[in-house]
Amino acid sequence: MTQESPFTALPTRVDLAELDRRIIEWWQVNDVFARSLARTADGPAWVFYEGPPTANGSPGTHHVEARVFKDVFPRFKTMKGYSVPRRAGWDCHGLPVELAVEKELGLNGKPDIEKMGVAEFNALCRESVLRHVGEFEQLTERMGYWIDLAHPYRTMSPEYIDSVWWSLQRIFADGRLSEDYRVAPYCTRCGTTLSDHEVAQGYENATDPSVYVRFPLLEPLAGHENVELLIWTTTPWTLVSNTAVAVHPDVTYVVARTEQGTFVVAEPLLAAVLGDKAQMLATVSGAELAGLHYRRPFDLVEIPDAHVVVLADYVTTVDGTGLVHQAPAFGAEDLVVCRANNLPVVNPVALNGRFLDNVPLVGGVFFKDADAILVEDLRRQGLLFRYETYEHPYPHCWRCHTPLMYYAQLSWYIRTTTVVDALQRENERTNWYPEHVKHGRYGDWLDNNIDWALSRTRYWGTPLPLWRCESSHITAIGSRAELGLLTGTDLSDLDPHRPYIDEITFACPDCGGTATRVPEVIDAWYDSGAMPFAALGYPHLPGSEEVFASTYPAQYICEAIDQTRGWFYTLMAVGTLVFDRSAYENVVCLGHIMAEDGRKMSKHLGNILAPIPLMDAHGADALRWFMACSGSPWSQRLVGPGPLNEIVRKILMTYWNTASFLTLYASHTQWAPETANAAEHRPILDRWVLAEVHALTRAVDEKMESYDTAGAGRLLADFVDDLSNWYVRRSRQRFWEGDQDALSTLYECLDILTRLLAPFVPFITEEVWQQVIRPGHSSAPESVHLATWPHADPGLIDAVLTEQVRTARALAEAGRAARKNSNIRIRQPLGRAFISLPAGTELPQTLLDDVADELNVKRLASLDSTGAIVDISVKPNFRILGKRFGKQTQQVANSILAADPREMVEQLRSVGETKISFDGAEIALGPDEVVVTELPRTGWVVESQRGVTIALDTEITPELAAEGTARDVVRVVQQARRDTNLDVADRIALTVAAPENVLAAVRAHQGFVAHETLATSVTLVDSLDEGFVGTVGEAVPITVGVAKR
RNA sequence: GGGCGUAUAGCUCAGUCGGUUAGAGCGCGUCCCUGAUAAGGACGAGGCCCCAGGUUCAAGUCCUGGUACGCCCA
Repeated sequence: MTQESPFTALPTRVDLAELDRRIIEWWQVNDVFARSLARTADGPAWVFYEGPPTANGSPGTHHVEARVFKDVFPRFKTMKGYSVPRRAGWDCHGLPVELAVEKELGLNGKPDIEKMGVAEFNALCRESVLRHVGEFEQLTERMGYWIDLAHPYRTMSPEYIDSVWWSLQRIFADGRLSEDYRVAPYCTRCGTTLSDHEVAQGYENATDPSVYVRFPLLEPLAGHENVELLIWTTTPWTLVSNTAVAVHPDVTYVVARTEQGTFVVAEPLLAAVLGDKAQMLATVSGAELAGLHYRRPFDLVEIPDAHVVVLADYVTTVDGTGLVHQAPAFGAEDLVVCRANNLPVVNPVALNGRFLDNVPLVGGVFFKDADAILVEDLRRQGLLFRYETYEHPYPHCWRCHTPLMYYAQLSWYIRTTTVVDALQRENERTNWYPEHVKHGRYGDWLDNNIDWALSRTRYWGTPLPLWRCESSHITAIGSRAELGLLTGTDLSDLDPHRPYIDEITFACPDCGGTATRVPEVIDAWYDSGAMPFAALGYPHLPGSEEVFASTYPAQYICEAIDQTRGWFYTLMAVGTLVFDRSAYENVVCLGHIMAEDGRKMSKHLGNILAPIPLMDAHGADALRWFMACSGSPWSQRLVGPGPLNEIVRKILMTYWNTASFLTLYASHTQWAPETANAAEHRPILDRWVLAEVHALTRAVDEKMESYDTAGAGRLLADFVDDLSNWYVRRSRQRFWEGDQDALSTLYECLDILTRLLAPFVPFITEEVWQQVIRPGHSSAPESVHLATWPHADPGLIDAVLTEQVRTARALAEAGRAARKNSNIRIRQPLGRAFISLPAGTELPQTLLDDVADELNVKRLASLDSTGAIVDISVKPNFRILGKRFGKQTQQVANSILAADPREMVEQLRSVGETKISFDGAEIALGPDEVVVTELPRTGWVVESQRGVTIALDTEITPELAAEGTARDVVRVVQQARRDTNLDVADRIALTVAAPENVLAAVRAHQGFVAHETLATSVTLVDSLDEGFVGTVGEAVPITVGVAKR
């Protein structure tokens, strides 16, 4: 045992964070990631796109989630032989970056930025992005996310911008990029529109008027004169620019008379608006109202060809009157409706939120302040039907708390509505995980697609590559080179950002007039949607066309659910607009990670979990396992130290200690994997665990191919438990004896298990690979991540054996329960036990021996052979009977319960079927159609579960008692050995001091005691001054001395 | 207001094709076992499988409607 072994015993304890750091360095030194890519470079391509994170702040624990999934599947596919290039990317542009810089500098909106200068501001934005990229890189490395960080794409690079321009030029050429009004929440003080995100954090309660206004019709309706439309609004100031009234085409409207007049309201709202006493004169559909003209309440601004009833599907009858006043400059839906009806967009409010000075009555008045003046005027005119106030949340500017105004400004749009059919077609051929997103959240979004408002009146973004001359000719530019041709200068060194790009002018190709760039930049989401080709500099950079052809579309992308309207959409939309094909085939859509208290992580709540400290506390593997395998990745999950500790203890440490166990014994014996018997000639337990590990391989592969990491994780965790707590535990003795088959079997299981676990937990598996697998096979790849994915050997999978061991373990479990009930400790041997198995099940003797050993029982025998009086019960097996008897199942079941069980069982056992009378006839039942249970009546300690029954004979003879005592003594000595920190192979001189009856028991089993404790001598004495104290039997104190030899 | 999702033990979650005694882990209590283990095992307490209808011989599971929570949108 002292000869050279290639194995060194692994420590049983391990500092996982320290292990992580060591492995990260080893990977770097040995260039393992690049070599893993090189290994499969010639394999079939499996393309993954990294969705670029916006580097506008420090990464949080939720960033780890998607990055785990972006790592696990590429690693899995790489092991399977696919070529999976992975390139990092950074989303550099956009409002979030600008806001972060504004905040750092204490700036307050656009005027401040203009004051400091766009050049300097954008330089700071660039600097901020690069700074935060560094933090993402640290996280990426720390968590073991393998992606090429050295050659990332950046959406702010000139080559990237060239590509984006090229694609926009194409979209423009297709007539799908044009300018139109857009209504957006706008802060009149800061002079800027706000993004949805900003609006969401700025809701404050406001008290607004709620007014019902009469709009007299200029023509009769359904034969009635002087009919008035009733509309409801909470923004009276928008009535100045009233352009139309919208009704729903399918809603029924009533013409009803009250003391106040004759009105039109939606039928469902009649009572709420006009009360119970209104007299119904007529009903008309919304469609019939269309085209009627009315007199508007304020004649303050010119609005030609308007003031007509139009149709709109968005009108509801939930509140108001079912007739909605339209002011297209101040409502997104109003704008859509009015444009569809070719109505003008008239805006009497200036950018500072005040009515234009030339407007009568409210000229120069702030829009909110105009409400009171206008309501008073309505009252004066007799048009105010009802006036109330109500409190509701209203969006305010998060910076300055000014109420926001929904406000129409000219904006550039991509006409995505013209390609909706193509988008839906592409969605149909996309595999979504989970599936419901496809026709749920995402499909719904496509069904309600609206044009993409592309432009932003901001600074730090890809400039919109459109130049407009004095005659309003638009020229779309596809690259800096092309721009250079028009200007006649070399622009290859131009930073294509504002403000430099704004200085470039050229002669309009149409008319020769001076063309200057439109001022806007584009939505940063377009940048990321252009990533599949822009990252390559396609089509400008040499070689980009070839690479693009082989990497488009991607097989796999993955982000969290919030990207349905973000990257998932922009990627598909840009791809479809430019190439008529979506950019991805399979998309995994993750739920959100929440703090342990179930709330969103936020600085405000103080429940932020920083990812790197979390990994330093539990190891990166634990966090990775949590993200990939805990709960359902599609639903939101709570992360915290609790679940991570559990993963470490139950999965990682159990796995680790199984590996440690192998090295412990492999290093103590002369063993090499090739010295074992072929698998089919090994003992049954070996064949069982090999069958399990190959079945596992097959099942895990299936789960992974369907993107089910949680399912794969459950299978892997179950196997880790089976391997450690059944195979190893039942095989201890053989390992101690250096059994070649046992060592080989465990080695083979660990080899496969390590490779199956590698994509999930790359650190600990690497360590096990280095310390356990490589020493056993000189030809093993240098890293587990250079190894191949295992494939299942169907010849080793054995469903019968799997079932037999399951039954044996059920017996052991029942036996332990019986032990517990009898209050007899397991160290106390018992003479015999009787068992009963489900019909048709037989166990090989070796498995029965295992059960006997596990339960410390001398002999197992069949329950039938006892001659004891056994109670037999027969129950219907509904699953089988239901299929056969359908509606009569219940009656057949009653007949079975009414029949004599003993007779049925005898028939089943002798002729394989039993007959019962049913409905006047006899029907035959097979063994699988009933469930038989037998229980001894008295005199035994019995336990019955999971279809098996075990009965213990609890008589303890003096011989059995002595043996039990001897085992207790062994137990005390083992504890003493451990307390003395003896090696498992150290020999000892043993001294035992105990009462005479205990000494007698030791004497009777001296060989056993010596063997078990590696004692080369055993001395029995009355008392001992120094030694380890323990108890045997019924709390009898003894003292033992162990001296190392 | 709309869309989507979720709802099972104190907590975190499984639950296959619908099958009649609904499981695991954690936590708590009492024990047991241990010559790898940060482990393992037994027992106990703890369940209106959110509610109401429906389909079915049979519903935690399928359908409809509601409630609560979450996300997205308005």
